Amino acid sequence: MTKPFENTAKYRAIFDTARELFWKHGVRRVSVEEICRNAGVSKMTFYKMFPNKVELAKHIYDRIVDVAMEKFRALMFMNISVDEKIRKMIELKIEGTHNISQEFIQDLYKNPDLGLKVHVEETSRKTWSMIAECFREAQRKGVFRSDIRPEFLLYYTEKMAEMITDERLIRICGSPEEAIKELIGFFAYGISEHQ
Amino acid sequence: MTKPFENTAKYRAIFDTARELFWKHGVRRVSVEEICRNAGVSKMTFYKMFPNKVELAKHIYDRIVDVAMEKFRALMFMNISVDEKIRKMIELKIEGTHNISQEFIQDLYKNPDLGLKVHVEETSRKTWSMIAECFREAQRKGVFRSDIRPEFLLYYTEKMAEMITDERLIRICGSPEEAIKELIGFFAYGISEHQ
DNA sequence: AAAATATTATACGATATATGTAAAATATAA
DNA sequence: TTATATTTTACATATATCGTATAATATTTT
Repeated sequence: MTKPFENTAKYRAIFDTARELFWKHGVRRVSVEEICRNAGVSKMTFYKMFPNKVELAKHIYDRIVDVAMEKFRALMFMNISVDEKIRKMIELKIEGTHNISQEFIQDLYKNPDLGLKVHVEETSRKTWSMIAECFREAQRKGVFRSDIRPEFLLYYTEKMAEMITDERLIRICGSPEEAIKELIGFFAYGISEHQ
Repeated sequence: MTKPFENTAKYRAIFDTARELFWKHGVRRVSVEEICRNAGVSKMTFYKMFPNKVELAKHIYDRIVDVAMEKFRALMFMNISVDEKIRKMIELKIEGTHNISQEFIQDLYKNPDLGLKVHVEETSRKTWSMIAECFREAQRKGVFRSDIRPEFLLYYTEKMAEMITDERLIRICGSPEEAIKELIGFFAYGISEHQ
């Protein structure tokens, strides 16, 4: 699966340049030639390494997901308190939403013909079940209360990440820090195996 | 000069949508049809109101400059202390740099064929001399020391705005607030008519 | 309601830009 | 030098964008 050129400077140049441009403007607005120009690479080497723009976008997307997944998995096996684990989980969720730009997502849904949509949906399904499995593992270990559906937990962490950036909640709690503390406390005491 | 449709909702919709899109992606990446779609206006009404995309961009640019200029002019005639005046001047300068996006500027210089470059340069020249005139006025009134060239003042305020956002200076001064105070104090005592 | 006006949808030819490939020229490494 | 990798240039093809014309549809005015 690993191509011989995956560790070359040019490969990384294309990858990084494209990620930056896709991030800012989405896939549609960015041309292959533009990527090459900014990466200091000829169009031919681009096509030697990637079949086309969309495949590159998929590749970049997958890498972002991979890194996020690895972080999540590591977190779940970390030996820290439930409170701490939840805090980091939410942080990760927020970081994740910042890592995939609005422009990127918009291209996904407004331009489904790019073929990115199917790919992202597929990945999401896999990711989703992988996270759920991590939750189940934590339940088996007695870290999380066992009579909660992992899917619900997943949904809930997402909502938490949303809430934390909500101006209204911050006003209610006085400051973002207080809001986080409040939410985590609430979440932890509702979820953790109470002794 | 004022067109009959300049106060209509559709006009404003086009204007606002285009400004937002140009702001994010520059002029080149945004198409007329995209502007229309997002503004909820047909292409024909667009072309009824604006001859083409570039003219719209010029128009938007001019408006931004106009507003900034008006704010500056008002500031110069405000009855506040020299310190306060300088602080607000710098704030205005910073706000101004935030008001014209990097993407917009890049299109200006990387795509000179759009014809925007000449226009911006022309406007800059006018703006520049207008600000210089304001400085001269302040000198006549005895608010600013009279043996300083207005062009130098202009250059200096720009440098100040730069310095304030410089991480290095902030570290030196301890905090952004301290940095601002330090700079303004320095600027004021070097420039104000000492009694 | 009818007439006048404004707005939209659609279609269109004309350009402009983007894509992916081929072949020749140049640089780099063995 | 020979072999390999990379770039340059050019190209055919496809797609996107532009600006306009026209007919259909809303909206206002009379």
